[in-house]
Amino acid sequence: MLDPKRLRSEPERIAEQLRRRGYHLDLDRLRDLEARRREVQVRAERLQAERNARSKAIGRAKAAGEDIEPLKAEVAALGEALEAAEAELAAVQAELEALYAELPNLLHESVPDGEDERHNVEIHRWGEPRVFDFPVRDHVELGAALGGLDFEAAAQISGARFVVMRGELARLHRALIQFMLDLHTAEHGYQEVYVPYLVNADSLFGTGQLPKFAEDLFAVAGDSGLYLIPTAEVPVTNLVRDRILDPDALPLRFVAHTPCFRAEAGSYGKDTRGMIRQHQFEKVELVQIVAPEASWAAHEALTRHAEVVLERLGLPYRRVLLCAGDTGFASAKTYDLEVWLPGQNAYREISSCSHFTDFQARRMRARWRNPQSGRPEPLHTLNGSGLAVGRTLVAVLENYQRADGRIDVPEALRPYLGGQAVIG
RNA sequence: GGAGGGGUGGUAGAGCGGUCGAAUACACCGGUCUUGAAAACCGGCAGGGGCCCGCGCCCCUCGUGGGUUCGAAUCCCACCCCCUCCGCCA
Repeated sequence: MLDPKRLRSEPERIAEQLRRRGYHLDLDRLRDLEARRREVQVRAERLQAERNARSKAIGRAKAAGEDIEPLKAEVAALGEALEAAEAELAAVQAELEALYAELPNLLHESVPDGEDERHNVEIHRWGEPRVFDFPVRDHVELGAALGGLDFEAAAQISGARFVVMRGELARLHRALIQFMLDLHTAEHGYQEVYVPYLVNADSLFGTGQLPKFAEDLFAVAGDSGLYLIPTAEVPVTNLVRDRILDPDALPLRFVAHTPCFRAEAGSYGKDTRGMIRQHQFEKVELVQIVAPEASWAAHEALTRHAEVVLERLGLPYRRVLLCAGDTGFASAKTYDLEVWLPGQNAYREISSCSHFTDFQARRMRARWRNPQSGRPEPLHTLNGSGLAVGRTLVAVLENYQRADGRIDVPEALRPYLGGQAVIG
């Protein structure tokens, strides 16, 4: 949610900034709604004030023992006009709120122009893609040969875009999770949290998935009103919904491992092979809740925290700054980390680290008491994958494969596999 | 699932048809005192919104939504959530 006051005071500037993302803000409609809102609100509030004043007068008259019947008749006459004005106000406000709810966040000035991923800007690379002296296999072949990745079994149980993992690969997958959680809690100052995987619509509105992106979500059958989480961002960030935090409670740094569920509507035919794009996958998520003045530094720090995972695992990657058109709805600025996948001969996204400024905080009413002003003001929220576990497994398999089809275990993971150095 | 109790400001907790947006305490902010701090004392202090250049005025909010009433934190109905006990259960 953008600041409604700014939307009112400088709509042209905001429209211009939204245009960078290819979003067209209908200024005429906004101005028209705003004008109506103002007129109706002033009228409704005047009638309410009138009603309140007269009701109080009745109270006084009654206490003084006067006849209150004529006064009552007067107020009754107000009733109809008041009711109509209130209904009109509610309608205009609902329309305005619906408009506001669909506006994406403003982009940070450092975000480059551009329509789509072709215009993203590489910031830096780490590591050298390995040169193989044997034919490289992708994770699907490697997994099949090892007997650890079974897409057919998953299809029978559930359908496309699921996987069954077995034996050493299932264990490797779990080891990755443990490794990431330990790293972020022990070295990066995050508190581990365990959160619900089913959330209500208010939470999804708070982080920006609803109302606009309902088709990406799995809703639970029945009348619970619950949805499967598409990312831990939703339950974890909503920990501060409707709260006013003390400055000395900040920053909050949370790390959570959860499964993520995505309908992947609109991605038909994309990444259909292997476990790059699944309906269900595991992710270790980093979330920070910070004071606004600390937030840009926090974004850089959080992105580093995710990069460290790749570096400890010895996986070559690059950091990419998303351009205007590729930056997500709620984000002001996003870095993607792309890991090198020999099986695809390409860098593929494995982490997305976003700064939401006050956009989510406004939707969630997540505030802190700013000691400067003494008033509650919106916080800043950030998050990033640290990392997507399924894709990390893919990266380990493909980057550490041997000519015999077995997999070397990265040094950092060995303690989590009882010292084992090779899989297969 | 059954029975009972309860949801009020940053927190705890009074209020149970009109001058209550709300006692009191704690927390917090400012001041006095002090070399400084603590203590003590004095004062301030809910959130959201609107109008106005401003002083300021007004509206809404006591879990949510309806209803009764001239008037609702207070009465009625529904729903949600929390607690206690019983049953069932990983």
